[in-house]
Amino acid sequence: MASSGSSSTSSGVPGSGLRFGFLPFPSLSLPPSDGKHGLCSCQPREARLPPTGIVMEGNLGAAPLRRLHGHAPSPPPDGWKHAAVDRSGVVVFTVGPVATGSRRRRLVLRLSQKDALQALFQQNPYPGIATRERLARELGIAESRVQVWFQNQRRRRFKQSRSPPEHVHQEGEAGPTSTPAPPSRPPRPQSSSPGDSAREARRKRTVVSPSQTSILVQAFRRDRFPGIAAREELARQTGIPEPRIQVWFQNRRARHPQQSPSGPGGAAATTPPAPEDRRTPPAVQSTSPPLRPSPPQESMPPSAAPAAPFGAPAFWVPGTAPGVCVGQPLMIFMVQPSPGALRPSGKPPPPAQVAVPWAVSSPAGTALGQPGQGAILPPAQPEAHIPRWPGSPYGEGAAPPLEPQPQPRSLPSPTSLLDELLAAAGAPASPGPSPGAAADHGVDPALPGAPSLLDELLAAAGAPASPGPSPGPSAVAVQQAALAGTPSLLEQISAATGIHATPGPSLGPCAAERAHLALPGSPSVQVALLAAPGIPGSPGPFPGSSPVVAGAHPAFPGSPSLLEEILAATATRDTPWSPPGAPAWDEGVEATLEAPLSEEDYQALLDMLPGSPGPGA
DNA sequence: CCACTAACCTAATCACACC
DNA sequence: GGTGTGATTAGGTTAGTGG
Repeated sequence: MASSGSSSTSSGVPGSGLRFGFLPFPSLSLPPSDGKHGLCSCQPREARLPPTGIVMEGNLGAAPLRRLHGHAPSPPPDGWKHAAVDRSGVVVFTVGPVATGSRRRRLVLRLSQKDALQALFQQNPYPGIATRERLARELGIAESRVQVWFQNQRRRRFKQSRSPPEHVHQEGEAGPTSTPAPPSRPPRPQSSSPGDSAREARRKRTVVSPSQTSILVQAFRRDRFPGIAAREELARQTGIPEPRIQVWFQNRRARHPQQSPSGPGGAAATTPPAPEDRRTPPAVQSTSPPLRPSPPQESMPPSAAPAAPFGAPAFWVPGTAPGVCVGQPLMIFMVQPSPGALRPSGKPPPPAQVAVPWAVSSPAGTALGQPGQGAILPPAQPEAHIPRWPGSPYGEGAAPPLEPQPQPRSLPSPTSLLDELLAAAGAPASPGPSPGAAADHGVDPALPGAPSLLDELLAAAGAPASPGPSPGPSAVAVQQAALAGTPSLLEQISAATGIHATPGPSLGPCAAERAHLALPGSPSVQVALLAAPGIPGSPGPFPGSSPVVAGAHPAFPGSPSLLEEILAATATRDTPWSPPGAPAWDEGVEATLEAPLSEEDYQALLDMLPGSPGPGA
């Protein structure tokens, strides 16, 4: 394992620094040029790759995505996932750093956040959903980020301490328990021994309705490796939190191996994609894991989908030279697709739904309408994207969830820790359980009464942990104070930074930060942010659900609580929240869509491609 | 340039929902 | 009980940040 990736190259073409030996696009930062689309026939760097065209894809309202269209010799690993693949093997690559639509924006954890995470990690490297949720709220980050952090952390820790990977199975106890030293690999929590209640609960199983599944399946056919933007869009459409969407795709990929060989030769699609074919012998992919699934060659689903309801895969408008394509929520401008090659036979090119994709009815087509069923949160807007959907009830244009996520059952009490404290203090529960927040991560109910985390940490720190559900004086004091009207974290920040803080009960520190500090020029987004959460009329879509904002859950006005406690207990204290200048979410918030590629830009692009002959055309 | 680490992925497996 | 599928984990890799 330690093998540094180099050799394996798993991804791609060995030797070449490129993934797939494809275009190494450094980081295109083409100045957005307006309006005109230039024709272009982008010549893939590798000769073997047939020329295709360039595609620009943007996530409405979010950071623009630049992608390149081309035939992929093999599926790009990771980041370079393709999107919008059509049967002819055309693949869309992400280009450019900035807007890679593929990956979620990298979150930069603050010291205080890291400290808190570390502290908890010391106590329990395998926190359950409840703990993660709480920590996420306290830290103002999405639960999914907390989960990822723990995954990475475990790896780093265990790896460095190098305990024989073997003992996968532990010893007992859940955990945290005895774990004397962080280093040695703690028992893996897996098997739940009935007895030990220790095992913290998993996230509640997300129930995906048929209609939601349908949407996901279609998306899967188009792209097995959706980037963050696409996932967000799907989240919006389905009402399922983005992190769940991601997991869904992972599971789907694992269980529905790509069956068609990657041969770009469109015809190659020998194996029927059997859309729902139950399990296909993964004949292919053997050892090299990195070699991902072959390029989605999805041939039209045999039976399946009647002309994709909302948007076809990678379509290009045939007749038109500079075809403009509209992809689902993502808009895709395809500039001059290479004719011959493309065009799946069978699939009627989507009627030129052209241009202004964002102006087009959302994919879900018409799924508009019902704004929020209060219960669900429209999924997520991770880190920075806040796409606008015209006409959407959510601020600007968030497309309403196609269907309410069934998860309601899991969110009776959105506020774990807070409720806990309130209960202890005899106070009524938190005010506005914002619809979103908790839901996002399927917060689970299971924790209403869990004193665990706090006590755990306090105990570990030698603090007088409270015996029962009622927090001990020390801890509680702070908590209660906060609840009683002590300046919330948000307020503290506000005071410290001089930045106006929205008093609303719903905005957590993050949200506030984001809304006030990180949104320079996008009023619409700002509005959305501010309006969504606590505002009555607002369906309150994304806030909670948003990974990013998730933590800032409304229900948590921003009390210093957990974080404070953790830090205090661990003596690692640090400034709670960073100053205005460093919002972690700023950037992507740009709510504008990048303009299509102009000829100049195209030229520039080509020039940047080593080996590129230039705009042949 | 390089180390660190967040984000992603696969494969395996656990565990819940549903028949 | 069997099946389907969501959730989690270990481990590998990529790529953004910051020194």
